[in-house]
Amino acid sequence: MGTIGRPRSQVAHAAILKAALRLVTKSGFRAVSVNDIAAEAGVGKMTLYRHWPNKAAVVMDALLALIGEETAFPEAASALESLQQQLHRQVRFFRSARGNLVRSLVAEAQTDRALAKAFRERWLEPRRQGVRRTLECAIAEGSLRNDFDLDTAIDQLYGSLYYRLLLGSGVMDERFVEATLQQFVSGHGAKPKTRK
Amino acid sequence: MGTIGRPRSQVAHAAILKAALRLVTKSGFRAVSVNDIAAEAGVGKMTLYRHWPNKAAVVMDALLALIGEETAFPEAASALESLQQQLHRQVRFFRSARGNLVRSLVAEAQTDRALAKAFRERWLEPRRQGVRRTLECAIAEGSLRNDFDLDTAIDQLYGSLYYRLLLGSGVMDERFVEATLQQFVSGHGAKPKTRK
DNA sequence: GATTGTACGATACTTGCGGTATCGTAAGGA
DNA sequence: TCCTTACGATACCGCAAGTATCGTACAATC
Repeated sequence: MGTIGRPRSQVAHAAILKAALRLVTKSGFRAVSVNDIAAEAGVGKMTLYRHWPNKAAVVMDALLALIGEETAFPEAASALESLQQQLHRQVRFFRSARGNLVRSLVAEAQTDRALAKAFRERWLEPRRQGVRRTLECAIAEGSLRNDFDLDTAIDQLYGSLYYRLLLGSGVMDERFVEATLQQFVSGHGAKPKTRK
Repeated sequence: MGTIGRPRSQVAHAAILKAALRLVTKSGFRAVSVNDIAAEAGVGKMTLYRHWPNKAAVVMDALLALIGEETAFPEAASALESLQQQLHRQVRFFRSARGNLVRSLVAEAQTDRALAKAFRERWLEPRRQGVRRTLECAIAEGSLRNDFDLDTAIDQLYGSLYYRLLLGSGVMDERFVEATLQQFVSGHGAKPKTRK
């Protein structure tokens, strides 16, 4: 199974990802050319195209490979509190320069089916899994009802965040998160005092 | 006062809008070139650029000029029913080929500040006004509380729709509308039986 | 340690599109 | 009739995505 020929440079691979992340985060997807990324990485353009099929694929990988726990669910006293803290993290992430990355990829995905698929499967779905688990915990803890569709609920929770990211006038503050969460809980929360 | 020189051709203007709507609706924004639009309209490319600054502006105008009452609020017995019917209309509109138009413009707006402004002011805001009026009616009718922020509520209502339009696996059915509306009402609805 | 096969960086090239410039012609108000 | 501007057509420019090619640098195999 010994590989023949010169092996691919992991150094070049990593340098390209890092360069793409830096440039696109700073200037946006359209403003950065493939030449720019290759030059910033100190790499030939052909090396980039040997590792990825196109620019969007590079940026997608850069988002996934070099983003840490910015959108993870922290430990908390209750599932609802964990959800609350994650929502704040997500909003902070969107509001940061990294938000450009997500916006760029969503935009590009509108005309690139492969990218759209990758974005759903590799970015959205893992995060939705996290939300799903947390909601199930909240249900088990008795703080949410158990008669609603999880995926629809997730769309309602995060849809408004993405809406403001992509279309909003820019106001993605903590108050918005609290209002959204409160609205969510008042709709899906268990009502212990009410019978039937 | 009297215009001098040859007047602009309203025929060419309308033909360009119609061609842009047709082509972009069918094939998507990126797949259609300015040459395509001009050719389809039977017009020189320069005429197009004399009437609009760029491709995105043409498509934006096409969306506004040639779309009718597809997303209007119908008369109904109550404000909430009118809202419900409009949500169904909106979903049907998004699901139709016209959805491509909106998706294209949102995508383009991510890197075109002028278009983003135009999209917000000319497409989103008028529709939000309609929602706002309807929600105020519903409050006046006593079927919604009056202690919530209208704009946040609208984001929560329509955010999930745009989320599915832009990122969803395509499932934008009637059940989704009903679930979203129900969630909205359970959060913002007046609770006549409950005191304090 | 020579051979072999592939990746490497560099660079020239192709293609296609957005947008501009130019040209002779058409249209209408003055 | 004259004057000014828009018209359709077409050539052109600039730029970026993606391809092709070249001599070189590796590392496994012989």
